[in-house]
Amino acid sequence: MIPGEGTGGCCPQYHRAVELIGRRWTGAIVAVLLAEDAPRRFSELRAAVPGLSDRVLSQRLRELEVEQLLGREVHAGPPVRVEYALTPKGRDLAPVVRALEHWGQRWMDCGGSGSLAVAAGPSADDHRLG
Amino acid sequence: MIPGEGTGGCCPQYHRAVELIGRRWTGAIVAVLLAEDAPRRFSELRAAVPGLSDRVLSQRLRELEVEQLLGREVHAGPPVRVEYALTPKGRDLAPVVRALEHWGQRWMDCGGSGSLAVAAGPSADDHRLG
DNA sequence: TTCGTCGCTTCACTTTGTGAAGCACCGGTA
DNA sequence: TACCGGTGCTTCACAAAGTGAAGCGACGAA
Repeated sequence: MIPGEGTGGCCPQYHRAVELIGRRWTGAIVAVLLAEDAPRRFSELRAAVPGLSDRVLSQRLRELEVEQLLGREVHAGPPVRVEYALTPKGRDLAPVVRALEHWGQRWMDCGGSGSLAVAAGPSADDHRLG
Repeated sequence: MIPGEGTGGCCPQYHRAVELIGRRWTGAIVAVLLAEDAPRRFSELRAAVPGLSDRVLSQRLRELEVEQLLGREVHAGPPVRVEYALTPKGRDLAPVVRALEHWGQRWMDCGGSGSLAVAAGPSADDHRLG
């Protein structure tokens, strides 16, 4: 199905965007490519995003290439290398990634336990309806 | 598995954040709740997000409640009503959602075709590696 | 009685993601 | 010669997540 195919409360562009970069691992891949804003090879990306499988990495790279968030460049040495780099469209996701990083650092429990549901807010004590 | 359980290129908080709000439909639900910043009922959310099924809506609401992004309030009338509203933690996602909305409006093809891969950039013509 | 609304839950089915292995190519080592 | 490791993927069988449709108990309206 195609989500966002109706006008219901949120604009379809936002919906398309969140369904695109919200796909599993896509946010992590984009963040790694944004980190230094340098081209990355397949194995570098795989190494930089721990739980990511080869299959999904190649799938995501193809999706992002189709959506023109990144470009693929093949360097024919004798050891052929493939590099992926963000396009301007992809690079323009930097504010989104930074905002989400900021939110994560502010609200996600980071130091000790790896578990969830830990109140870690800065002005905590009113985590209720308001 | 738990993604982000290694330090590999991106901070685990960001990873947790993107995997949380990047879950399917979650971004749309949060955006609707942010839209007016008013409590919403189950059926309102369902109506506001077209393709979303009841099952996933209730699942997402529970996840977001567990993560303390929203609170659930039961109003016992004779017609019992359940309202969901963002907590401060959830409301603090507003910059993220706004940034992504902005990106979507800038880069996502919106007017005519519903298809993808349409160059629609503002300073378009250099969608390549740079 | 029958109908509809409320907030869900349950069902069978499809799509998506998983770890592990494999593949064609290359250069180095033994 | 055979083997080894690294490159960028692809393929496989299986598990998890998402799908549309139906159902559920409580209630009010016709």
